Amino acid sequence: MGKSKGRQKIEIKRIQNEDHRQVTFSKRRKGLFKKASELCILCGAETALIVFSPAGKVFSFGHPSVNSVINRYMDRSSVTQNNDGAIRELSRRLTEVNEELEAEKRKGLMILDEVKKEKMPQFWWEQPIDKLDVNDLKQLKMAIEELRKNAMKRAEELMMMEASSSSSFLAFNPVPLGVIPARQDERGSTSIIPHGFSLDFGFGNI
Amino acid sequence: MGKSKGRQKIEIKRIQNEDHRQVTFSKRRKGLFKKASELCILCGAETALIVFSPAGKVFSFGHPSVNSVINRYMDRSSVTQNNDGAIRELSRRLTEVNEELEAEKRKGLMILDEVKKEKMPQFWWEQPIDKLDVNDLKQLKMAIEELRKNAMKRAEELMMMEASSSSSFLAFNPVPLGVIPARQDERGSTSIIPHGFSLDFGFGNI
DNA sequence: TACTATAAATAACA
DNA sequence: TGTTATTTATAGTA
Repeated sequence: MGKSKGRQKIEIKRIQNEDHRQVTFSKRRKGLFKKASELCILCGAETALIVFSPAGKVFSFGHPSVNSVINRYMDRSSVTQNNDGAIRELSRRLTEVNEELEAEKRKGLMILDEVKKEKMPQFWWEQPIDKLDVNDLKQLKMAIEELRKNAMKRAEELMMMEASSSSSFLAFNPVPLGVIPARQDERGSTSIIPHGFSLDFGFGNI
Repeated sequence: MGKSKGRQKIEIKRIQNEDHRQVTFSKRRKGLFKKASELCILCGAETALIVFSPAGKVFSFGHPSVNSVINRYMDRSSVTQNNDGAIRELSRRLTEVNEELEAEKRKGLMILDEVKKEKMPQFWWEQPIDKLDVNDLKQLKMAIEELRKNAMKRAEELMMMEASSSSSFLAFNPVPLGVIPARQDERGSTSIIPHGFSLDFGFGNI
């Protein structure tokens, strides 16, 4: 039987060899926990010892318990009692707040739809006029002037599309939806809509 | 000089003599912390060690820190460990969820404001017309016809108010905002607005 | 793992 | 506290 060199002095630095390190960890961990335990028994100390191995495994020792020592260590913590009632209360409130949160999230998602669908009619111009005052009517007047220009412009765009695209939806009908033959324009139209069509908005000629 | 008996084997049980116990505590505590430290350096372990002396003095060691190791320990054990950890975890989550809830509420309010402000310009008729198609334009035509009637009606209401109320805002000015003298109506107005005023919307006479 | 030779820790004492 | 005689822990090896 070969002789052991026995225990040798080692430098306290990280052990590079992984197997060696793992073995040393096991041995020393065992000794550490034993000494922690002995200190508690011999001297009546309260001790908590938590060790994570390099591999992530956890080992712990506590007297009287790991948690009681930790709580005592963080002694300004208000939650030092082992109180089942407190746990129940916290759980209840957590459930409540969670439900509230879910409701709030749903509400948030629905706000957009609500505002769109409930507050906005199908078309934006379908709005009540009852609430307008004289100021509003004045602005409405100017707005409708602008509106007429824009509608004209838009109609021209649509006509241009019809004129340039054979696959346009307008190509199937020379008098499509909403477009009716222009009346005789007394003042001379500035429209560039081709084919002699124009939009009649019922406010006189354009 | 008298001879020491040297180290003697001792039984692991509470040391009764108080001085003796105090000395042993100091010596063993020092050894324990040294070994804990060495374990960390040699093997890369993460360790937390907390010791309360019988007198209530606290000593602690942690690598990388006491708190980091405790947190790591709590996170993995909060579900299965006893009350203290559970309470701590529940409190933490309750705080989290509460913060999330507050954020969600704020977000909901912001969405509401945004939608209101973005969807509703100062006046509802100030809307883009670019997105309209031929169908929309047809409906817009009809809507504007309706609009004209309503605007007329509204204007008449306002005129009636002026005629019957001396405290009306219109009473201070015979040609108030937005109300301008009617042009000569070639076709004969159907308006019942008194005083010969009418609203001119720029679409020919009404 | 188990075994030793040896380093480290420490009980008793000063 | 410091010293010393021992016990205990453990590094290296099988």
